[in-house]
Parts: sequence; C-alpha cells; structure tokens
Amino acid sequence: MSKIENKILTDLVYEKIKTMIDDGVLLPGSKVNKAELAEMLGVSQTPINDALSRLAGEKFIEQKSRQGYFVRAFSDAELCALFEVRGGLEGVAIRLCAENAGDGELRQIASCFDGFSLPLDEGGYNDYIHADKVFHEKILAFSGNIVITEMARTHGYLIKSNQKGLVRPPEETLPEHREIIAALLARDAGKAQEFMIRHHLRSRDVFKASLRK
Amino acid sequence: MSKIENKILTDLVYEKIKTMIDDGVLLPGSKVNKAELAEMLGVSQTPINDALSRLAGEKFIEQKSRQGYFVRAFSDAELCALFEVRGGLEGVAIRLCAENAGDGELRQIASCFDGFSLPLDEGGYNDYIHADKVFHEKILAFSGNIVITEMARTHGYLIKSNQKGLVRPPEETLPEHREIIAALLARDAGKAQEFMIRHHLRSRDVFKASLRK
DNA sequence: ACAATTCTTTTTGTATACAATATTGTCTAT
DNA sequence: ATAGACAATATTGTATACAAAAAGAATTGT
Repeated sequence: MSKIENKILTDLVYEKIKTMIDDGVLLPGSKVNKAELAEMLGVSQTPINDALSRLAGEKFIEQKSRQGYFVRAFSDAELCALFEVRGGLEGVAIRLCAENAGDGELRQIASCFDGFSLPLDEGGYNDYIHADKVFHEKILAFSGNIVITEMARTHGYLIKSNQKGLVRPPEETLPEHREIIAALLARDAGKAQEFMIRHHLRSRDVFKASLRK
Repeated sequence: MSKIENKILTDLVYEKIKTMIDDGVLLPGSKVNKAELAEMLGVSQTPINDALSRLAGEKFIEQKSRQGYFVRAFSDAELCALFEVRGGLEGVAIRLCAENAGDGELRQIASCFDGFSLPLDEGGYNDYIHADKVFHEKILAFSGNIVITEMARTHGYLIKSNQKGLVRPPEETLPEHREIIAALLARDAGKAQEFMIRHHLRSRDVFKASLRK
C-alpha cells in the first residue's frame, strides 16, 4: 500500500532547500533571498519562511536579526567539535550493535570493506569513500537507537562533517576500520566503542593540524 | 556593555512557547491552536508560525499535515534512546574534560557532590537533584565542545530526559558519580568515559525495567 | 580625493484575508 | 439506539499587502 499524497507545501519547500544546500546551489555563508526563492519555486513567501525557520531549528540556516536568513557556515572550531560529537554518538552506536544487533547485521557491517586491500587500485578511492559512508550509516541503523538515526537524518551537524571529503587517506583509516570490525565481531562492546571514538578523534587531530599550515 | 535590544518578534514568541512547554502550560501531545496562541500573546499568526516551525526543527513540536502543530510527546522507546544518546555525548564530554580542562575546572566538577553522604538527610534529596544537574552541565561546559553545549541548550531531546525526575535513587547513583570523578581527577580519560556511559546505560535499564510492570 | 549625509531602493518582518481541509454536530433511515 | 450521510463550523495552510529597517547610491561638504 503506497502512502496517499497529502504533503504540505512547506514540506516540499523544506526538502527542496535542503537539497539545494547539499548540492552546493546555496553556498555556506550566502544570503537567502526570500522573494527570489519564492519566485524560483513558484510559491509565496509564507511557506519559504516556515521552511527556513524549520531549517534554522536544525542548524542548516541561521537567522540574523533584520538581515534575513543565511546558509550556515561552520567554523573550523565547530568542524573539530563535530568529529568529537560523531565519536560520541557512533561510539555508543557501535557499542549497542555489539550488544544487541543480530549476527546477520554484524556481518553486513563487517563486509563493507571486503575486497579493499592497500594500496588501492585505480578507481578504488571513490569506492572507498562510498564504503566508508555505508559503514558508518549501517552502524547507526543497526544500533536500534531511533533518536541517533533521526539526528543523523535531519540535523546539519553530521552531514557537514563529510563536506570536505576524507581528511585522512585510506592507508590510515582502513586498518582502524578493520580494528573496529574485529572488536565488533568479537562482541567486545567496550573495545569497539573505544576504537570508534579514537578513530574520530584522530581525524579531528589531523584536521586540526591541517589548519595550522 | 549590555547588548542592544533588537529582538525579532518571532524570537520572543519562540522563547515564550518554549517556556510554556517547559513549565507544563502546554502538555505533550496536546494541540497548539495558532489563533488562540496569537491572541494570547497579542501578535498575528505569522510569528507564531515561524516560531512553531523552528521548534519543529528542534523536535519540540510536531507538525501533522492539515491538522496543525502538536507538542511533541516522546515515546518510551525514545526516552530509552535518549539515555543512550546522553551516554554517548557526555561520555566524550568527560573524556575531553580529562584531556583538556584546567585543574580549577576539574575541581569545580569534582566538588559538586561534596557534603553529600548516604543516607541523605531531610531536604537532601532536592539538593541532590540540583547537584546532579549542575554536575552534568559543568561537564558539558568544560568539555570545550561548542556543538555539544549548543545541542544541550537548544534541542528537545536532551532536556526531555530529565522530565520524569530521577529514575534511580542517590544510593545507586552517588557511588557512580564518585567513581567518575575519581577517574576524572586521575586524568584517566578512557576510564572516565567508560564509567559515564555505563552510568547512563544503567539508568536506561532501570527505566526500561520500570515500564514492564 | 575622501568622509559624512541624505535620499532611494531593496528586503525584511508582520498583519490580515481567504480558500481548502478537517472536525464537529445534526439529521435520517435502518 | 446506531450507523451513515450531510451540513455547519473551526482551523489550517497559503497568498498578498505594507510599514519599518537595512543596504546601496547620490549628493554634499571638507
């Protein structure tokens, strides 16, 4: 049974704007002109306002008093903080996986990096980026924690941290991923969590170091 | 120099509604009548709409298609998930404290439960609730992670978890708090984090168990 | 040439109006 | 009495209008 189409205009506008941000049509820091956007999408300013307010609540958009709405630009400090947040959240997530997920689900997570070996062959880099994304997403999904998955889906925070591509080469991260997977398959929740958080904190350190030069 | 008053009506309405939810004037699950609210606050429906949309983004409010806005009611499953999220977030937070916070800050955190001894004397229970709140807030603040503190401030998720009061008696939680503090003062980041997450997961288990009867 | 000031233009933030939809209440037939 | 059909009412979601504020352009004075 397919869902009956009964969407609200605001929701459609909301989705559209979010996509525009993701796709780089609207750039971080840039101003969002309500009138212009309204005309582009063929709607009045009201649903635009509602959608932008919702996005402001989700930290995708920032509202400056009497100056309008702007696409949120994350500072370097915030991007650093984001790595720590991901470490915390994905840390519990994998702990929960180790404790509660089914064997089949664990196998799905474990198999994400099957077929990768260092050094990567040509074209392997893009595959690796994708595998990395799937790996972390599956962990959130199989954690069984509905709040974490919801946060990852809606909130700007987590999406933004992938914005600049990988901060570290596969040579560094693949062994770490394998380490996490080993602990997970052994159902060692504490170890899996510890490895996961270290994984993200190392990324943070590398990112931080890359700023100084 | 005190900040110049240049607030937008939407912001004031937003704050007001948030307070009304916190104070129980608007009850979880109940419908929010825009016209009524607009009249109560003496503004038009437009700023009400904007504020409600923002709150929807922060998960304080839920918008049901063509039925209006409702105060978000968290399910038991979500409340459980919330304990896990807090564990993850406060887990990294205390790790960061152990790694980076100054000695003075550590001492502030450590001193939260000074003067408490079991069994608590009369009136001690309410003091303990307050101390518990301050303890966890200080950890977030001194972690130096601006995203976590921002999330705690704005998002419905975290605030909600304190909604039903303490799930466990001080007899159980005070030793755990002391354990966390000891690890923190020893600057043992990994241990402090592990204790913190276990602290929250135990609360989750007790909460979950309390549902079955 | 450049700074300060005034005048325009643009764009926001808010109010109001109204059509579409959901909800409630009433009536009728079984 | 109960269930269903229909009408009345209440509320939403959206559009439009406009005053006030900010940004930008033109003008003046130094």
